[in-house]
Amino acid sequence: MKRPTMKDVARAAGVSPMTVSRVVSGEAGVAPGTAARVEQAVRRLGYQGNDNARHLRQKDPGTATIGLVVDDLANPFYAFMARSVEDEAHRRGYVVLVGSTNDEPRREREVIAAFTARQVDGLILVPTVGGHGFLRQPMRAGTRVVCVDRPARGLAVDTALARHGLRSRTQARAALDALRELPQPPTAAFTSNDVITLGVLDGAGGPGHVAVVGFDDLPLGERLDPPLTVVSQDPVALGGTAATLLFSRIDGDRSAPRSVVLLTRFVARGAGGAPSGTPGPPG
Amino acid sequence: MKRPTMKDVARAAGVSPMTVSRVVSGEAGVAPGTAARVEQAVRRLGYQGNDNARHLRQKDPGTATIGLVVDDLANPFYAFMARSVEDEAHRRGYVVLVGSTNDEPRREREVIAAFTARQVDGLILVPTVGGHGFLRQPMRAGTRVVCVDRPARGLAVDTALARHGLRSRTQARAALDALRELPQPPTAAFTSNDVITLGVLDGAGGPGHVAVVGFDDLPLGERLDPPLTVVSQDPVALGGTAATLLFSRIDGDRSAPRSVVLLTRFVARGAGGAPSGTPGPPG
DNA sequence: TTGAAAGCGCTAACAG
DNA sequence: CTGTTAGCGCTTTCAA
Repeated sequence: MKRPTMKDVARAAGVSPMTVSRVVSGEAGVAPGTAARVEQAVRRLGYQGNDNARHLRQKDPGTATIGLVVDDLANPFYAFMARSVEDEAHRRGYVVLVGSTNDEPRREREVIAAFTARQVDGLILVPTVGGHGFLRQPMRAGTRVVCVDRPARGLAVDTALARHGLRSRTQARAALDALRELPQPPTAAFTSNDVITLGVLDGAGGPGHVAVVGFDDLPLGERLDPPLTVVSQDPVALGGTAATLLFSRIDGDRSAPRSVVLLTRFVARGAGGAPSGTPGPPG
Repeated sequence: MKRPTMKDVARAAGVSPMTVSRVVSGEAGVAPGTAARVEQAVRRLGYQGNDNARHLRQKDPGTATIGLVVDDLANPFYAFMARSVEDEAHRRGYVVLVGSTNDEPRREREVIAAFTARQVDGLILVPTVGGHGFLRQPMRAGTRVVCVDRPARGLAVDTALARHGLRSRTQARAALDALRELPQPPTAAFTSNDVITLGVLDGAGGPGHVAVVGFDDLPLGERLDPPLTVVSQDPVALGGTAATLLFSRIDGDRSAPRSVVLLTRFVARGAGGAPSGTPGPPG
């Protein structure tokens, strides 16, 4: 049983495909009687239009599809961001393709290539560490792109104590354990996302207790014992802002590239922190 | 600057579009010299094929796109599930459209309609409470569907104390507060997902302390004070299983509808619970 | 080894 | 008001 096409509906209603097209796209200028017959045939056959074919032909460009490419969809930070992007997209009648890069430039390229091959109108991208020259071509061809800076950017004051590229709670704990073996072990840890924070919390206790400051905002942060001090980002605002920027581009905004900085809150919950709710620039 | 098409590449390489098609799809039987000229033109113009057009014509059916429809992408449970589905899809060269229903039948229908209009090959769906007759047509037309039961299903032994349809932490807390005003207030609460668990935890303390058992598995559950007893589902296994089932259908499996039940773990962390790690059927 | 013709499902542009 | 023709970007089929 194949999907019925416009031609099938046309035959069933005794009209031309063009008339069916007019009826299903709600164009004026079809005789009420004809329209009724078409609509009945549509219902009887369960016809649904093929948007891919439609967008292929339609002069008005665009596929009403955007792509969202993040490090890891399972990370609550990006999950909230994704939900926020999706809400804005849904409001405008767009659908969202999602992909995780795992912070691997190769997977990032694969995902983006698959998206642009499907003619997405725009891309919201949390870039990996790799280069992004491959974006130039789709952008020249009309794909709008909004990059979302990683939570940790602007922040890095590299020292011998910094560790990057940890991918899991287990790895984070191992890294902390190693740091604590050093002759001058750290007395505090600053972590840049929730997953890493969890791993560090696992290993922070015991003799020579390590204080922890996290960067995202664990929904449970306040319930931890002791409470966790965090620099809080708002993924919902981030996603909403990115989507709004992207859609303004898709809608025709051709102004110069813009850089938008969202404020961050320092939420001191443990001892010795700054007053709660102090706003400040990220980093 | 428009997206270059096969015709543009053909002109640039001095061949017919058909030859370009053969080269880019890696068909044998093109003279090495010709292929080289085509490949150079492809690079020079930054040509990338249009998968929508390709899938429209190609005899081999399918768009290598699946849809994932959940209650709320921001819910960690579904976020993990989504990541798991996406991983399996990526492994097979598929991309994933995502949508949240908010448990609203109307939004569910809109999202699914948008997905099927784009000719998704399959759908993984966490159904809302509404009816699903509208699925019959796309299914007859070849769209494969895998439904994932809501975490709470099979469970409901409705009593005057049960509350359903809570959408947020705040609502959950309000509901608990109201329950505690009853002449016979509950002494324990069972919650069906992490967001609701949080809200209930907010209001569980104070005089007449309410014990809490959650259904999902908060990543931080073990660090709470006191530790939270949970019935733990594994969203990664759930997503992986759903994806595997879906792809077996897409790959041609036409056996009778199947129902797969995943085991659940009861993780007793507070006082008075069962031993940790006891396996049992969900519900 | 290459190309021409036809057509996927749909709509723009023009008839009538 | 309705239909015809052409063609979006691509691939199938067949011929050269």
